[in-house]
Amino acid sequence: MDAPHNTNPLYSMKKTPSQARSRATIDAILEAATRILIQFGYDKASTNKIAELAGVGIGSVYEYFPGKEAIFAEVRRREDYKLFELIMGRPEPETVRGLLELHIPIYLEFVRSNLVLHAALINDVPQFAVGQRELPFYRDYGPWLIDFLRLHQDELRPLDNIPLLAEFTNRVSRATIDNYVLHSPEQLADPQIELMLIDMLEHYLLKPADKQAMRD
Amino acid sequence: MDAPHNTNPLYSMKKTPSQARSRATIDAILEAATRILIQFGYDKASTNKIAELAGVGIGSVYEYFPGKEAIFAEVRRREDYKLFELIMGRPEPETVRGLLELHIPIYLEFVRSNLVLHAALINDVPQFAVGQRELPFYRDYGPWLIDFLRLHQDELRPLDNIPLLAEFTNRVSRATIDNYVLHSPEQLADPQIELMLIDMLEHYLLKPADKQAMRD
DNA sequence: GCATGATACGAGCTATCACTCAGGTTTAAT
DNA sequence: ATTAAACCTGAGTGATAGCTCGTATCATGC
Repeated sequence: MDAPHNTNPLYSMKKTPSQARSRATIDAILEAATRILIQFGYDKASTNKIAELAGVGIGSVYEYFPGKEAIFAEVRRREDYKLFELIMGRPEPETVRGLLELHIPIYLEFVRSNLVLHAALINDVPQFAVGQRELPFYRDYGPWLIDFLRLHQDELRPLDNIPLLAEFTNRVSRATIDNYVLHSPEQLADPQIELMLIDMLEHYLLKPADKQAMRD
Repeated sequence: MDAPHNTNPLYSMKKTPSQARSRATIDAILEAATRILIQFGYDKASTNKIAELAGVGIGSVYEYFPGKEAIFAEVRRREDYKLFELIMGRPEPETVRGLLELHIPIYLEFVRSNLVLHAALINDVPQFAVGQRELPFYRDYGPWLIDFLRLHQDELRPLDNIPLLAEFTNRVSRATIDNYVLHSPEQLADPQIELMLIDMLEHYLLKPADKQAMRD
């Protein structure tokens, strides 16, 4: 359940709690923060309001988080970790095409399942010093994808620099979907989007022969 | 020079100035706002600081802009209009491949030319009620692209729904580049990125035959 | 049972900031 | 020269919000 913690003291939690009581307090704070983020957005999510909804004193908030930003950094980290577990909880695909057809729908479903929250996390909540790359998904999925593509290199068009390619395709998927979340959330319901995205990456990555073979 | 104005009274300018003096005031405000946005970010860009750097009274700011958000909405609008003019100032490409090879580098160069400003506009500055779609680039380039693709339909793979396709490719380009701006600006210098993006869209859009024909 | 650290509390401090307003100055038309 | 409208000013206001700190309660080891 626990996502790995960040090391930057400004954006990570202050103490690691030892009693169950305080763990409940922390969870209440994070849940309240999430609810308020969804309902009011980051700017209007004051620490006092969070404490009130969580049913804890404002002092308790600052007992565990060095500041407002750290609260939302933790919300983001836990959300990111959920995605990581969703992806890694599935059996490893047997082909590159299988990879695209599995992981892209998972991420789409993930953002669709709580559109407002993810829109806020993408756009409202500052990224602080800790970038996307330090989060579990980016940190661990990246290397995993490189290995996967190397292993299935025979399916790919002749493309050198697999690491760069892995990062690029990962980024294109994520950036495109995030862009829909922010600017055209209504279109996310359209299954065409999913198809086009998968289709595009497939045409780019795979050998024409493989594309043919997989068609039926 | 003038970008078309938004109609929402909350995010558009209050008065249209009639004297040259006031036009200079407005420009000074917008330039100061831009400089402060670059140096301090949106949150720390207070209206008082903007007025001070612009060398005008804070009252003058509210003479022309209904609020802080409207100032930055105008900054964004003018920036967006610059991109629109960059794209439309070029001769119309003769092929789809020519389109990709022209417009993607233009947008890349555009964001590279002032990375911090564009990162702030993408991420810091709220999008308000007025979405990306009301800005000149999205509003006018979208339809233009649809017409262009229709005109060059013989170069494309058999793909129905050209409007959706136009919007999709446009979005993929923009989203991917914006993602690099925000999360890996250092990689924007790498010419590989440009190549991969063009190559990917080309493989997706064009007939294999055309791809072959264009190779040498 | 006692002591010590962990946990919880919340009134209030400090600082910031978007914005108003009442009055001054400049411009341009008559 | 007169006047009305356009333009400009900046001290002050009201509201908000992040955070501190002195105090109180609870849990646990001995």
